[in-house]
Amino acid sequence: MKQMLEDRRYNHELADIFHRMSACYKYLGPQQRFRAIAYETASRIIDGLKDDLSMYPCDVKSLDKLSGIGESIAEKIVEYLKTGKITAYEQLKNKVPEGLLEMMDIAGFGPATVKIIYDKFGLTNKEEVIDAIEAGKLKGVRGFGLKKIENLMRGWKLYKQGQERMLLSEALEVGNELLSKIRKIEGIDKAELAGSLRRRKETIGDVDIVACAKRKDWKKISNKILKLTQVGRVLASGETKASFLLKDSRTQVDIRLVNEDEYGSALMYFTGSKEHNVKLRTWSKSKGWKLSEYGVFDAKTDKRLAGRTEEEIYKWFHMQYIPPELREEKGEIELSREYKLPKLVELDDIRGDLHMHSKWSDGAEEIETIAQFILKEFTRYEYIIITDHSPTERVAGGLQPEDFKKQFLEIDRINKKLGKNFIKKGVEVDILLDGSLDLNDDVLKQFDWVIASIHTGFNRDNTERLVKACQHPSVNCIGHPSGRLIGKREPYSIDFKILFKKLAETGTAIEINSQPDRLDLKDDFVKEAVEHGVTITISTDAHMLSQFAFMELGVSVARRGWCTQKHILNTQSWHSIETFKEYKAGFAAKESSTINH
DNA sequence: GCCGTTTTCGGCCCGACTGTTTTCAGTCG
Repeated sequence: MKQMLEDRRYNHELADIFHRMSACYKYLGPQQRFRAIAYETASRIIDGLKDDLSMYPCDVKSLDKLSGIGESIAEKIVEYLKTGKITAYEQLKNKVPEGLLEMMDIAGFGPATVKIIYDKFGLTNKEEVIDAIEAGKLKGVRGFGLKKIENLMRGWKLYKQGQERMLLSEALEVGNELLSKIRKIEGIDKAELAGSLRRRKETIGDVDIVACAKRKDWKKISNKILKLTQVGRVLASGETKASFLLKDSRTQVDIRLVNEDEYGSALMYFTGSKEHNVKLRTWSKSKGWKLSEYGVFDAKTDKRLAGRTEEEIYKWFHMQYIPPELREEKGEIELSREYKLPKLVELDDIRGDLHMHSKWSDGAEEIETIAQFILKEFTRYEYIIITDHSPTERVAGGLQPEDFKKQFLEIDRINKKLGKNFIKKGVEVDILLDGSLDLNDDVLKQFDWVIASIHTGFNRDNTERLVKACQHPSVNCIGHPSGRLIGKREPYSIDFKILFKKLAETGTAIEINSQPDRLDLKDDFVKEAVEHGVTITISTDAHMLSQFAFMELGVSVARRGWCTQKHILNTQSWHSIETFKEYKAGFAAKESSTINH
């Protein structure tokens, strides 16, 4: 296993090197730009690779088969796997000011700008560059007017403040509030969130909105938007496009006004992803069409063919509608041409929540309050499972076995009052450092649902711990599997391939935890898990009533992970969940009889 | 450097906005 973990690093290292090589070529000028794009593509492909590169046959011919990787880059991969370096990269570094390359990640600093700065002043790191700009040394240099310099400093300031992105939940809140105000402006026919927000990425850089109105009203509407209370500094405002920063944050908002017959193409363009757009445009060009934010046109005659709605455009292309969550250039375009895209799970498919905490441990509410709230607000739910913490979680008020007994009586009492077996008895049990659980089997057997989670030992490889938990006969699900907190704590190391195999084999489910800073399991791994035949649950891990609404976020992750309704356990009836549990029980019995022989 | 129902050369998505320009290059998404 150690060997595998070391090998896994190669993908990241190589993706990083190719990214840097791309930056070098960008710097070397426009005549190298296609080479730069090729390296950037290779970097992205390798980063998104499901398997370790070391698991591919280590020869040029096999690697060349990967789309986006040709003979030349394949040779470099082989060289790296064999020698640990790439000669071409070592040589390339000598031709560029290596310390300045990452400046191209700062808004306003493109390759041309960086090159002029280096050629004129010979500075070698970004701090020197900023000092020079602040000292006014760039004044009078051709191409560097007052505004350009101001723009560069603004980019630097944003860069320094941290490139951290907003959580999806925060962006949704900000975006929806703005959207509802924009929709109310006179003359706006319709408006929609676009960009990574519409694709429901786990973190969001800026908020994009596309709005539809008659051209004659654009000026008036644009002015009204820029006067909304949320608007801070205006960054750009042209005829069709406005960008501004929100007053109370660093959030940038881009708004695009379009005509009715362009609405679909504009929404499509603004939703992205960039890679998806490029692929779609390239393909449509090969068919003799031109796709832009204004619509689909005949390449020769410029005749408008489609654009009013996204559906109309896909129909024109003879493609299945691609939900925004799938538009990441991960094979969705090819499948859509064959009408083979999965029908993604929806929020309305969810029939229950399998992970939540009550006042008995670290939740805020009594069980009865929770049940009444859910029955009123989530009328589709047929069951909820109270899963308070086990003894080890002292800070979180973990319960002792005798406490659970009392809790069972309380749940029985409320169910009786409700007249149905709505509340199920569960637990979020701790996986200890050695992979054992902190409640014994006799206790665990009594629960309707057992989630096993890791709450300690984040700085080690936790594959074995999780595998051991899967093998436990009472464990039904692994909770927040990677332990990450977005922007705060890195996920601990897990060999997901091993884990997924074990989950599928033992009939153990894996959770998509919907807490905004967890969203754990993450989208790419969800897709991989499903491909391994692993059953997925989507749960809120709610600690207070307002958090039950997080289910929407978890469903987004599942959609980005290509999940259909049938992949998600809690879109099923409780009876089906019982059946799922029986498989595990059967597996466990078989295992133990094998051992006894 | 990659790719191919325009397949081994000659393309490579497309358009808006900005700034500093007299016609366009750079940057962005």
